[in-house]
Amino acid sequence: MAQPTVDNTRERILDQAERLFAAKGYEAVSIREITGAAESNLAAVNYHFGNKMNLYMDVFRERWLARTRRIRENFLNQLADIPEPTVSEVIGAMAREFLDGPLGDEERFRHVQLMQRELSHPGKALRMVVEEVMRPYNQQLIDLIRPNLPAATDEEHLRLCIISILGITLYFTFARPAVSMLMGHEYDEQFKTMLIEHITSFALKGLAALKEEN
Amino acid sequence: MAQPTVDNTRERILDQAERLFAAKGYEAVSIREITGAAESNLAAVNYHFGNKMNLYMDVFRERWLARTRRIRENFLNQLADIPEPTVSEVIGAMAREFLDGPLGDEERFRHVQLMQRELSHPGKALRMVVEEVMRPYNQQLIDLIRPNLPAATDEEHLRLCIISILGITLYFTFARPAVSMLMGHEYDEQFKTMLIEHITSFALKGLAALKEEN
DNA sequence: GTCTATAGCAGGATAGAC
DNA sequence: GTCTATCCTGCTATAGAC
Repeated sequence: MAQPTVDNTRERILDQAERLFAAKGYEAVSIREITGAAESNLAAVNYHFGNKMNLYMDVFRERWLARTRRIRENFLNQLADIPEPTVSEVIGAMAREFLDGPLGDEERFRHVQLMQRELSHPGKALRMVVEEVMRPYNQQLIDLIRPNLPAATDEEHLRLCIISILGITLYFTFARPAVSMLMGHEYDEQFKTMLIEHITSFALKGLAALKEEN
Repeated sequence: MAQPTVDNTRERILDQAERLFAAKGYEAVSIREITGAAESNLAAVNYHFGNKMNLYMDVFRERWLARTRRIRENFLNQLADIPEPTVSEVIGAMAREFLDGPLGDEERFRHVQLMQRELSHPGKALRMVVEEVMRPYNQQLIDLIRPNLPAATDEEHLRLCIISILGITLYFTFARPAVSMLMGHEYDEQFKTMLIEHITSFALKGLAALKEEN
């Protein structure tokens, strides 16, 4: 049987590259390790991607970016049934997305770690992460929340709040090993549910500070 | 003049190593780059530290750990004059410590980046960071804040709040490049003051959620 | 498109003179 | 304690057979 064989090697390499880059960082991973894990030939990376940095960027362009779209769609689907979502519902949906969403646990962790590396240690993909993903996502959250806030709410403070809420959520994701040690919990279903509730109520109150300023 | 010459080379290497590890990460920095910046000989690292990983750990043990002590002392000094500090004063002092404290701007950034790398990508220093620094610091914040909360406040929720508050503060520090892009501000004095106020009021309200649960 | 083979170089580590 | 010189491993990248 002739397989419909679309460039399977390329895909396998992208998969393993993403996994390893997320886990160890760009410099700590060798092409040999990637092609080994992908069960392909050492030379395949250069054939398909030209060089290592290009592979890294293609991981962002073809995998990471596509996944943010899936996450965003799912987030919007959660809210689609609700005509006028409350702030609590919006924040809750967002937190669930990052801590217990439709992605597998490993995939979600990988996704945030990859992003995290660019945020804290700017590389070639930072501009893409910020301009194509974070800015529009933040704006979307603002648009969803705004109707529930006083019309005079200061735009700049609101943006700081959104960044803070995302910051907490990301923090509970990528600092998972440290949080686990501090709290004495694995990230099982029970603990994740607790985290989502915590983030939602904490952030809801934090946003309330905006109301009192005006 | 005979200098009192304590092992100057060793200190210079530690300095440069810390700077470079924080900026680029362990794997991305070579011994050659470190000794070059420290204007010492290539072999000096192996002579003084044995190997590269040992140098990395000594950076944590001798520099990073010592700095956390300084930060903690300064934090306590800020509160020393106040007999019964309010939650707002405690959080404010903490946020100021990380965003605009007594350390130089570069040193503070370096400090948090180094920590951040271990939190998100566990290495050999994670246990030390968590057990010797984060856990006691968190506990100290709890002890300071507790008197202002209802006696029945759930310990676990309180700890989640503290982690969240520190998480936001760290996030605004290490994700500085991304935050700058999103907000369109450099981290000048004005912006830092704004951030400190934001964190304080946001966290204060978040903590208030605890009061209502009981 | 996949493989082997290898060029060419940078890295960590060490031996041994001073 | 500092330096030079060097070993050896492991890396990226590429050439060229299949």
